[in-house]
Amino acid sequence: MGVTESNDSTPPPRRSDASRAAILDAARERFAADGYERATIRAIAKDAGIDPSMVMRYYGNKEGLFAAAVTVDLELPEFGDLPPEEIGRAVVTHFLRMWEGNGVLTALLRVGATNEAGARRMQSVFQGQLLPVLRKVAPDPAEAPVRAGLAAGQLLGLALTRYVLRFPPAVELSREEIVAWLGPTLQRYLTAPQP
Amino acid sequence: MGVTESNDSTPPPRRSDASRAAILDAARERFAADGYERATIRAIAKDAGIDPSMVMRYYGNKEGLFAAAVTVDLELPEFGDLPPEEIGRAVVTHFLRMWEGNGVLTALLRVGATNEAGARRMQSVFQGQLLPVLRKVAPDPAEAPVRAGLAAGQLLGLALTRYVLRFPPAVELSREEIVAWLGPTLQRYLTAPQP
DNA sequence: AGCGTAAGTCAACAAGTGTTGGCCAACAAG
DNA sequence: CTTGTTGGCCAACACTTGTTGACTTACGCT
Repeated sequence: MGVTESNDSTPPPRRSDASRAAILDAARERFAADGYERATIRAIAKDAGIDPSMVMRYYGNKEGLFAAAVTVDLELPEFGDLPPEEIGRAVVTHFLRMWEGNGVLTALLRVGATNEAGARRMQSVFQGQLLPVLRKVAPDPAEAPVRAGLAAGQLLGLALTRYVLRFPPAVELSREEIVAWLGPTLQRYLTAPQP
Repeated sequence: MGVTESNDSTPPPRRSDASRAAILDAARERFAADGYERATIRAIAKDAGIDPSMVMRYYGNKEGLFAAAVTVDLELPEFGDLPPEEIGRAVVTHFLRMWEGNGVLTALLRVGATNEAGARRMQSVFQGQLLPVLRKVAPDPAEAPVRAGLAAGQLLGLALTRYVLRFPPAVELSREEIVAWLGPTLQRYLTAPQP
């Protein structure tokens, strides 16, 4: 065994990789624009220029497609490297860039609001990525969950009003203004003594 | 004309008012729990113990039902009556009580995240109720939209993490703790000088 | 009483959904 | 070339959705 292929970390390339990627791209867009229920497999397949049955074959069912298409990596750096008083602004800046990078986060937010599996996945991102990083900047690690929860609330609220609900004032703010307004808030949630 | 009924502000009572109210209650619950698409007319009618066709006759179509069921009144008081430095905490306290009063706000938030009409309705609540009240407490009325947008973002973010996504830290916070944490944030967004 | 209108029931339609299986062409390996 | 495997398309199934219309029952009036 192991004759035809060395055991790389990446799976062997398949002839259908292009189609698979096209499907995932289309799925991300549709989930971000329509949410889980209204993003139909037929529409996604049509966007990708591929038959709906292929989506089923590649990803099993709609939930499998969602799981494959919406994988989130917040790419959180180690905030411990920079001056403690700049953590708040750095977090906001990082999240803004992440959110505007592609539609994954908007898709996850839209789906999480109405779909149980989507909500669970948001929770796992929160617990698996945000919380561990913020644990290191919190004064007392025991308070980290509360602080991370407050930070997530503020950041998700901004994303909701700006990218999903599109409230005009939230849309029209520049990234710099957002950092200036939310930076101190995050700074306090993450580092200030409990009120 | 005007023989059988005096021209009160309330419409004449109908024999079907009980059924209509039961439908609206069931609709609110379903919209809050499932969002717009997954809240089916059949399920709502079943909850209300009424035939689905009656829902159509009373409210025209699903959008009409949603419009009739989800009417939001934030019941915002005049915050100008109290000491200026307590506005932040007062706003947070009021919103917490509103949100836990009934499921209307959760329904609106869930629907607004995936439904265009729902998002528009949230915007109209923002512009028609929140903004006018906050205009009076903002240092400069011209800044009111931005300040109200920031406040809405923080408040909706809390509601999202606490009532929709149910992040454990956000759920476990007591109302007093939330007021203590978010009060200063709202205070700053509403009254502090632009950063 | 009788009559008109409202309330309610039942069955069905048309459209759209996720999902499945059969069939054919293109490719890779022997 | 022959064979097995993969990628792809087509048609269909079983089900659910919003919505409609015909029919029956109950009520309020004169």
